[in-house]
Amino acid sequence: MPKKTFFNLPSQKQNFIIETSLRKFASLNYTAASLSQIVKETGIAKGSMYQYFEDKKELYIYLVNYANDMKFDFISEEAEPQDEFFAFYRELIRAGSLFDLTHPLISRFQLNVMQQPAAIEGENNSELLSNRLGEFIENLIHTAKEHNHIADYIDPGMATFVVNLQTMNFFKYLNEKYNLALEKNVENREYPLPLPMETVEMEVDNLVKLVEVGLRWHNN
Amino acid sequence: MPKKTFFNLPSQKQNFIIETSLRKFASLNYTAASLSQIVKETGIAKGSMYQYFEDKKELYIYLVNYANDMKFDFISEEAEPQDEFFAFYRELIRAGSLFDLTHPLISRFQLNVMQQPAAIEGENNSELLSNRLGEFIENLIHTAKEHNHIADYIDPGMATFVVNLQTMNFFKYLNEKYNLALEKNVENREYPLPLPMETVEMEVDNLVKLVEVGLRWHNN
Amino acid sequence: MPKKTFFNLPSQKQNFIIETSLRKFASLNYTAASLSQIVKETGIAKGSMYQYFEDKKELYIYLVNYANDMKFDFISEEAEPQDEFFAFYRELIRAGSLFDLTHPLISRFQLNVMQQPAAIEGENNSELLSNRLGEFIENLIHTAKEHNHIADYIDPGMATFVVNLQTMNFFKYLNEKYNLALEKNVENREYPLPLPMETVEMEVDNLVKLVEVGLRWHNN
Amino acid sequence: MPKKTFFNLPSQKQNFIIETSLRKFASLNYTAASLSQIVKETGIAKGSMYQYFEDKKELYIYLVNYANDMKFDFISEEAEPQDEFFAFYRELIRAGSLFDLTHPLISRFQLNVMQQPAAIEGENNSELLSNRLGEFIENLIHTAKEHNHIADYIDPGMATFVVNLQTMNFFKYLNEKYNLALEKNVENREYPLPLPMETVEMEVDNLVKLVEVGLRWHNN
DNA sequence: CATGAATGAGTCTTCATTCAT
DNA sequence: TATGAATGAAGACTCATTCAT
Repeated sequence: MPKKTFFNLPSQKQNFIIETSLRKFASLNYTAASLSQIVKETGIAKGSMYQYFEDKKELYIYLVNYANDMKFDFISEEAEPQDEFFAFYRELIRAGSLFDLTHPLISRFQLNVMQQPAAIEGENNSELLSNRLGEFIENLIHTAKEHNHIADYIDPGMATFVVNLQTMNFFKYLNEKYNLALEKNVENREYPLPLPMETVEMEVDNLVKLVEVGLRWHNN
Repeated sequence: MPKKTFFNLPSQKQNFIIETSLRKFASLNYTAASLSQIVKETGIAKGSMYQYFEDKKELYIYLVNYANDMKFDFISEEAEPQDEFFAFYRELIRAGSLFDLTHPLISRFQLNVMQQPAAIEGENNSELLSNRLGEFIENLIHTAKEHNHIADYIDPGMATFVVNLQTMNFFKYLNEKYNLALEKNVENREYPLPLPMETVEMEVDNLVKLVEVGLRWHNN
Repeated sequence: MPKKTFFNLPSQKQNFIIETSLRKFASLNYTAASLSQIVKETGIAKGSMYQYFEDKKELYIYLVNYANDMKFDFISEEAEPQDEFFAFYRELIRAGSLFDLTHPLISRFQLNVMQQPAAIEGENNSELLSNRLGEFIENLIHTAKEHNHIADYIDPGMATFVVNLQTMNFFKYLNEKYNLALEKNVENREYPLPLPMETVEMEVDNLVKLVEVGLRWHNN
Repeated sequence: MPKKTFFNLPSQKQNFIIETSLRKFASLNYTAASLSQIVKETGIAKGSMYQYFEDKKELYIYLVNYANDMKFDFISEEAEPQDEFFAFYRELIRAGSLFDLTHPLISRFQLNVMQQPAAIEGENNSELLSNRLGEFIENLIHTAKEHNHIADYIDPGMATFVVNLQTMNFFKYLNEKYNLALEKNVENREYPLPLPMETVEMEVDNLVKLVEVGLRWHNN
C-alpha cells in the first residue's frame, strides 16, 4: 500500500506516475523494469518515489492491484446482468475484451504480470494481490451450479479454473489472431487498438459456444 | 544453439549445467536469474560458460527448447495412440501431467517461462523457440474436425487455442489445488512431487469431460 | 558534455577528478585506462562517476576538450600580439612550449591523444572535439597570405598543415632532445619539468628560422 | 621476435596472419585489438598463436617492425637516387606516398601506431622498434649539410625532426584533403585507394617547395 | 606442433536504496 | 515534503594466457 504522501498528490501527477510505471512494467519484466528509468521518464525526483512507495515491490504490487481493480470495475459496469449463466459469461468476456481494447496499457501489463511467479521473492504474494475477478467467477460458477445451469457432473473447481483461464487469455488470442501488436503499440503509446466491435462479438460467440456446450446441462 | 564446445562436454557435466540453469530460471525471471549465480553454483569458470553459449539469451533459449522437447518426447512415448480425438486428448493431458509430476524442475521452468513475453527483447522469438506441442495440437484439432469428432460450428483456431491453454495450464491447477508447492520443492531440489496417479487420472477425467462435451459433435 | 552534477561539485573535487583522469589517460591508451582504476585512485564511488559523466567516452571527450581549451587560453594570454606573421608564429610556439613545460600533465595527455584515431569508435569525432588552436592557425595563415607575409606560390592548406604539425609536436622534440622524461614524470607526479627558458627560446628560434625563410616572400 | 615456428609456416599462412593482425591493430588501439578477435578472423587455433609469438606484445612489435621495413624497402627501391638533397627529399616523399596509396593497410596501421606512446608498458620501446627511415633521414640531413645543400645556420637535429615529421604525416594530409577515407576502406578491405598520381605529384611539389626554400642557402 | 577448452581477473555499466539539505 | 547526489554491490561479458591432449 503506497504511503499517504502518494495519495496527497494531485491526481494528475498520481496518474502520470501510474501510467509511466505501468508502461515500463508492461514491456519489461519486474527485474528489468527499473525505478531509475521510470523516474527518468516521469521527471520526478528519485527520492520522491521513495516518499510515495516503500520500495520497488510496493509500487509493483500497487500497480497489479490497481490494474485488477480497474478491469473489475469496468466489467462490473459494462456487463449487463443476466439470469442465465452462459449469457452472463458471454457478457463477462465481451466486457473484458472491450476493456482490453480500450485500455491496452493495462491489458498488456496484466498479460505480462499474470504468470511471473518469481517476480517478487520471499513473499506470499496471494495475500498481497487482490483477485476480485477470480473470486467473482468462482461465485458465478457456484451459483450457476445451484441454478442447474451447469451439469452436475462438472467439477466446480475445474470449471472455475477453465473459465478463469479463458477469461484472462481471451484477449491474448485476439492479439495474436488479428496482429494487434499490443507490445509495440503500448511502447509507442499508440492506442486505442483498432478492432471493430463486431469482430470481437463474433469471437466471443465462438468462445462461449465452445464453453457453453461443454458446461451446460444436457441429457445425452 | 549452443556452441559445439558444449556438446563436447561429458554428458554428466552438460546435464549438471542444464539442471542448475533450469533451476535458476525456474525460480527467478530471466533478468533476475544471473549467470554469475549459475556459474557459482555450477562451480565452472565464468569464462567457460561463454565458451558453451554465446550469451545469456542463447542459454535461455536453449533451455526453453530443451524443456519443450523433453516434454514433447515424453508425451509422444507415453500417450497411447487413439483413433478418437477425445480419447487421445485425454491421453495427452494424462501423459503431460505425468511428465510434470516426474519432472517438476522442467515443469516449473515452463510455467515460469510461458508468459514472460518481454524476457528476450528485440528478437522475433517465435523463430527461436520451438513449439512442437502446440503444432501437434493444432494438427490434432484439424484432423479431428475432418473426422467429424468436433462439431462443425466450432472454430478450429479457437479450439486449438483453448485446448492448448488447458494443456499448458493443467498442472498449474493441480499444483494449486493439491498444494504441491512446486516452487519450494524445486528450489530445495525435493522431488518428485507426491501425488497419486489415481488423483491425476480423476482430475484428467474432469477436464476432458468438460472439454469433450463442448467440442464434441452432437445434435441438440 | 558532463552532466550538471559534475559542475555542481566543489571545484576542488572537480579538479581532482580531472587531474586523476588526465593522468590515467596520459599514461595509457583510451581502452587501457580504466574507469575502475580512476575511480579507485580518486576515492569516489564508481556509481558517482556515472552521475557526472554519461560514460567513459563522455569523460574522455570532456578531457580532450578541456585540455585543448586550457592550452588555447593559455597561449591566447601569453602570446604577445604581433603584426608580422612570423613574429606571431614565434610567439605561438614559445607560448605553447611554456604551457607544455608548466602543464606537463596536460601536455603529456595531448601527446597521447593526438593520434589515437580509433580511440572512440562509431562517432564522427570531429564534431565532438574542439580544435580551437587549429582553426586559429588556419586563420593566421590566411591573414598572413593576404598581408603578403607569405610567398604567393605557397599553398595555404599545406602551410596550415605544416605549421599545425610543428606546433603540436614541438614539445615532443624538446622532450626527446633534452630527456625530459615526460612520461615518467607525469606518472610520478613530478613536475614542473626543468628546462631553462633560454633553452626553449633558442630552440624556438631554430624552428622559426627554419619555417620562416621557407615561407617568407623573397626575391631570388 | 617471433618464434621460429612462425617462420616455418607456409608463407601464405604467415601473410594471412600478418594481414589480419595488421587490420585489427590498424582500426583499434593496442589494447582494444584483441588476440581473440584476430584468432577468430584468422581461423587458426588460439593456442597456435602462442606457438608463433610469445605474447600479444611480441606480435605487435613484430608488426610495427614489419611495416616499417616494408615501407623502407619500398622507398629504397622506388626513390631514384639524386645528388642534390631536395631532389632526393622530393623522391622520398613521392615514393612514400606511392607506398601509402598502394599499401593502405600498412599505411593506416602506421598512422595508428605512430604516437601510441603508452601502447606497450614497462619497456624501453626504442630498443625494440626499428626506425630505419628515421635514421636514413638523419644521415641524409647530415650529408646534405656537409654538401652545403642546407644553410649552415640550420640546426640539423631540428631539420631532421621537421623533415621526419612531414614525411610521416604527409599521407595523413592527403587522406584528409581528398577524403580518402582510409579508415573505412581498410576495415572493408577496399583498396587500393583511388588518387591519381598527378595529384600526388602536385602535392609533393607543394610540400617540397615549402620545405626547400626554407632550408636552402640563399643570399638576401 | 596444433588444438581449443579452461580460467578468473577485470571491463563498463546499471541498480535500488539512503540521506543530507 | 521534495530533491538529487552518493554508494557499492552486482550484472553481462571479454581478455590474455595456460595446458592437457
